[in-house]
Amino acid sequence: MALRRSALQSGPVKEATGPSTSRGATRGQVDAAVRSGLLSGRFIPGKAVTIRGLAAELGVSPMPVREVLQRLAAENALEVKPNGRVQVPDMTPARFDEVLKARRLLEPELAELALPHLTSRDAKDLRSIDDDIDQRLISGDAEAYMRLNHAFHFRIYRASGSKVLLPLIDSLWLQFAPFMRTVYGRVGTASLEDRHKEAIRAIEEQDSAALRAAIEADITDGMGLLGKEILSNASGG
Amino acid sequence: MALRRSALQSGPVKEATGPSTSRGATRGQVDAAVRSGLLSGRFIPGKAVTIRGLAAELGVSPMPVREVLQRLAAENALEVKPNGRVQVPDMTPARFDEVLKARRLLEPELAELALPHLTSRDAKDLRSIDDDIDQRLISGDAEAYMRLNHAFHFRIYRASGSKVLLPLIDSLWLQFAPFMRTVYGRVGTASLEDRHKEAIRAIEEQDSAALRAAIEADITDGMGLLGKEILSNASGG
DNA sequence: GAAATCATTTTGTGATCACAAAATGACACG
DNA sequence: CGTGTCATTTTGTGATCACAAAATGATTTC
Repeated sequence: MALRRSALQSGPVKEATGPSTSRGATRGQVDAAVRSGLLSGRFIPGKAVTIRGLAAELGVSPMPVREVLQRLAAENALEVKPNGRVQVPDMTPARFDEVLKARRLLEPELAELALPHLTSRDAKDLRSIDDDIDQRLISGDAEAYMRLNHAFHFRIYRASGSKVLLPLIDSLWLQFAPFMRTVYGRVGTASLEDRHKEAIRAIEEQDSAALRAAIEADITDGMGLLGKEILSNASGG
Repeated sequence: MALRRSALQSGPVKEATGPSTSRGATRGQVDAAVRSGLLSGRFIPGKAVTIRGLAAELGVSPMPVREVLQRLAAENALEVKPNGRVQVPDMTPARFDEVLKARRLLEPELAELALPHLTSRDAKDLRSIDDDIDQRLISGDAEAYMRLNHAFHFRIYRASGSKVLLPLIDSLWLQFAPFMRTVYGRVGTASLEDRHKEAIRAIEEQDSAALRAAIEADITDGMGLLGKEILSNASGG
């Protein structure tokens, strides 16, 4: 049979554009592939992730996969069950509340830290990303929407140059993204509303309070949709 | 000479009291050893951590060590340099500010979440730990102090049953603990003041606002001492 | 027909190996 | 005496192997 290309890899694993020959190149490839898969919703909560399976899918040995899975488990993006099995964690109401709380505490703060580093050039790029998002919402491409929404937020956060808060927020996104995807798969993306335009305006005007408010509202609104679903899911079986 | 026992292992690695025969027992041992070493300050910032070195020290093969180092690197407790070398991260003023900010945002929140689960029995245990801390402060045993101070805080936080905020705070402690140790080694522990007694009283009275205030003041005061040192360190070489 | 039992396969884990890159230290040269 | 060069050693990385635990599925038994 012809070797079917996995959904995880969009191109040849070797000879990528990134650091191809540097130390730990293979591990970096695997890490990027799994991270991207989680953030865009290609991993479903509850889905088992096997070392050999992923290794075969990516065309590498089990070794780098083992290290990457440990890495993502440490970030609570994956769950190591007592028998050693690794799976995408299921979302629970308690877990959801905590993620929402943590996001609302950390993300407005980091956005404010990033604001002085954000230029009109960044605002322009963000507007471009946001336009793209609007298109995807209409066409209902949930996977592309999630990827772009992540890009939008982290374009802001990354400008802060943060080495502490940013990884924490990274962990949070990895935790709720898979659940996010299942919800969009059920209710669609048409009803989604965000505060991206308010955020862009706040950046253009260097209005710290307005940026905080926009980010917080964006989180509350976006997670609100998810929250309704998890409750109906928990009660309705 | 007789085989000198490493500072990392207080007893035989195998046949420990914990889950000795379960899946990933060796990895758990290594993980606990390194974590404990970081939290009690037995790892100095800038110190290189080699896979083979740690493996030999703990009497295991390099394999579980590799996975543990990746795990801790994912939590920003260790730093993987571009050449693959792993070391305890150095503290910088910017990094310090972020850790302080994150702690002040997250820890009072988690303490408040934990409060309803904290009983008078917990208050009793906390008071016992705090008495122990006072003893160590006088005797100047920085390593024991750090271990007990961690135990005090996380006895509170763990009661929350948190699966999201707790790991985030865990990561933060792993990040500043090694630096904390170097400061105590320089200025001693006698000048340390905490708000543990206020926290215990707040728990006994189930006073949410008072607990938040105690935790926040404890962080501010404790980190304040560290902050002064990092500044003098940055300017004075 | 449902449940228990047993053989088979899958999977995670720890160990070892081979290789390349990097660090280290000795040595020659200016 | 300082500096650049080269051989040696150390170290991280990826691959493979052997083993035990767990999951899977067929088969037997009541």
